Amino acid sequence: MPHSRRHSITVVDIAREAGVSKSTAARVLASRGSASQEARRRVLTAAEKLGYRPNALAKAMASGASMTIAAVIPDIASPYFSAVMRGLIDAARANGFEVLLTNTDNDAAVEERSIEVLAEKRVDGFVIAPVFQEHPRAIERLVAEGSPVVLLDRRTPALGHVPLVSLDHVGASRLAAGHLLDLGHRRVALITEAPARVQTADLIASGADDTALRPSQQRQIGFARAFEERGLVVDDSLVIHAEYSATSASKVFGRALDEGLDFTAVYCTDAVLTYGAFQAVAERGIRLPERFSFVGFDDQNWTTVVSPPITVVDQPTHALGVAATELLLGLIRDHDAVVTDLQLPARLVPRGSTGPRGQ
Amino acid sequence: MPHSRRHSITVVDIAREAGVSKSTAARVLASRGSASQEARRRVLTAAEKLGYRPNALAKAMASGASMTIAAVIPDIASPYFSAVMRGLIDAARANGFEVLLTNTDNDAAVEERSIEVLAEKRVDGFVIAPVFQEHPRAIERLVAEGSPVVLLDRRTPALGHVPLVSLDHVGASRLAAGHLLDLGHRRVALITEAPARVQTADLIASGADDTALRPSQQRQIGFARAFEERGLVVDDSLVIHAEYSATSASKVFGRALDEGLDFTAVYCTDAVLTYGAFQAVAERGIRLPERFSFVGFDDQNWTTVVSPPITVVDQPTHALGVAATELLLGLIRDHDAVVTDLQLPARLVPRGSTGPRGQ
DNA sequence: ATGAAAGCGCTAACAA
DNA sequence: TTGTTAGCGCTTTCAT
Repeated sequence: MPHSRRHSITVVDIAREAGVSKSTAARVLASRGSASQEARRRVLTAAEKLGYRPNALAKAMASGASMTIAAVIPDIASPYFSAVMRGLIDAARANGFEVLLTNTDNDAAVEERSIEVLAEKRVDGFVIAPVFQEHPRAIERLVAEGSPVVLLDRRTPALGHVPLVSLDHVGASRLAAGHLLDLGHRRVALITEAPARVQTADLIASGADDTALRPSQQRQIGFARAFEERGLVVDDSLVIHAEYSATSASKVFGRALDEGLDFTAVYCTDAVLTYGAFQAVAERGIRLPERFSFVGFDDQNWTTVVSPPITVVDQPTHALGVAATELLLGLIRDHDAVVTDLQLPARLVPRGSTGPRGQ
Repeated sequence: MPHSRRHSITVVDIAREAGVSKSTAARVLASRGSASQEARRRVLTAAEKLGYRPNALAKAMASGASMTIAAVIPDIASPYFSAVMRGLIDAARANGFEVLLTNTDNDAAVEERSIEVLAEKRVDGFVIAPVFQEHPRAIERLVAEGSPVVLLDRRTPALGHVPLVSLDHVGASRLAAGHLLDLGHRRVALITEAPARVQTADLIASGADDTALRPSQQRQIGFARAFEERGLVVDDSLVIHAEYSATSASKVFGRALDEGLDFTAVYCTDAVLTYGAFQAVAERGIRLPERFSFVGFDDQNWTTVVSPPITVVDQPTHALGVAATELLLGLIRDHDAVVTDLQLPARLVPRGSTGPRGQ
């Protein structure tokens, strides 16, 4: 017993016990290469007897594959990301991979450090919901080195060539706005966390590649597209800007309500904003959809327990996680695989909070 | 270039570039042992220049510490576990550890396989919210081998000696029931997912170690304790059993309502049941707390947006995750450390859904 | 302070 | 089919 440290059972021990060479034992244990029935039986018996547990670290070291992927996201505690991660982990496990999970809190420094640490652990690939910044150096380095990387939910301009799996943010908003417009609404307010300086017209004009924009901006574009497609135009005075927090949304939308903003329907472009905006509605005892129609984002569980239940745009969260993983695994299997972006469609769930204008 | 595979930069490359021996380079890179100013400078420069990225796999292999812990939980998509995991991951990172996360879906076979795989990856320890079963073999094996293990939220009878970090389930219910009793309520209904055959009296009588029971049973005990402490006794005809799903809770509680069950307050012992039960309330347009008082479990976000806002028992989720990690890290540092269970207290958040009896 | 050498437990040629 | 021999990139004695 060389060390005082508990000596774990290795291939060598199995080989000795089974009376075969190390390689033979290794071969049958990894079910790779060939071995006689007899050898196989004896090795397996020995392994069973000694309680052999393969060392994945050594395996990874020698083979170059750790069978582990990394997920780098803002916050696992958010309903959205926890649901996506569920899909991601399910898909990973189904393919024999485990996942190292880390939160960035949308902090660029944390993201960089996390990616560095995970790269040191030699994960086989990364799924990243990147922090918005000019130069995500850590990610750029990964890509430069040829590490498999898939972006999730959003893509920064500098990462234009990295594959992205996301919701079709634009389409989601077209769906929501279209629903309201088709109900006859014309004065439709929008609650967004997009920077206030951006005018809807400018956003649309910029055209080109929407996916380089923040999801909130893409959602604003989709909103405008729905108007455009019907020969209408968005009234920027109805675009309400909030910070990314329920408190802010509640305050800002509450103020709009108190000041008598003239609108007959409102669309919230994000889950958190939806929650905040609805708080403002609930606090004031406003009746929907009589006073105005209300469309929220994400099918959060509270939306069906309030009165009336809220019409929402629902994201395929689990599917997003699965898709991101599968895209990544494709890249891991073949680093030069041609991968294309994947935009999953949202689904409109009409409920009681929306109704025809003037009802 | 020996392999066609991209040859990564290793200590040897740094040593060569810096003109020192492999050991010297390794020493300064790991900032362990001693080295001259000059050597240190040259090694660091070389590392910077070549873009050296230490291989944590090799490090783990050689040192025996992977600086990775495993979290084995039922479902990361649940609000409860995702919040706990947030705390767990935060604490792990703060101590230089990363976390491998896996879902069991409360399936014993999945749990066993997951633990096995993670053990093969040589994680330094496990935080496990175990599936309830007679013999969690995988966990028992870990413990037998001396692997650091901390149980989270619940403990099965066979794992009596494994440290546990959980909510003080009993205390949480005493708080909730006490609140209602102190408001003058006497006919207090309980909604639980605990097996119907268990009588409250039997549960209390069993006494001994509550932590070996399922959380739902512990919560039922706490409920009874609150009565007991006031010289009262629980009426088992007001104990409503539901499956562990919102649908079931909604159906079962709805039936109780429709059949005119005689009670003036109700307490739901779990988040999912709370949601389901409230659905039944909302569907029937019942006014709270006039018709009866309602106490829910977990401070879910919908509870403040419905009318009236719901009184709930709130768990310190983030703290639970942090505590579990810290306990585990203590065990990792010293396998023979004496660790004791940790039961974190719940907090009662009184809101509009509860009021004095007969109001 | 520095260097040489022996592992850690596996995979992967290459021989036999 | 089986065995031999190098590694993978680091840590860790043990000398010097």
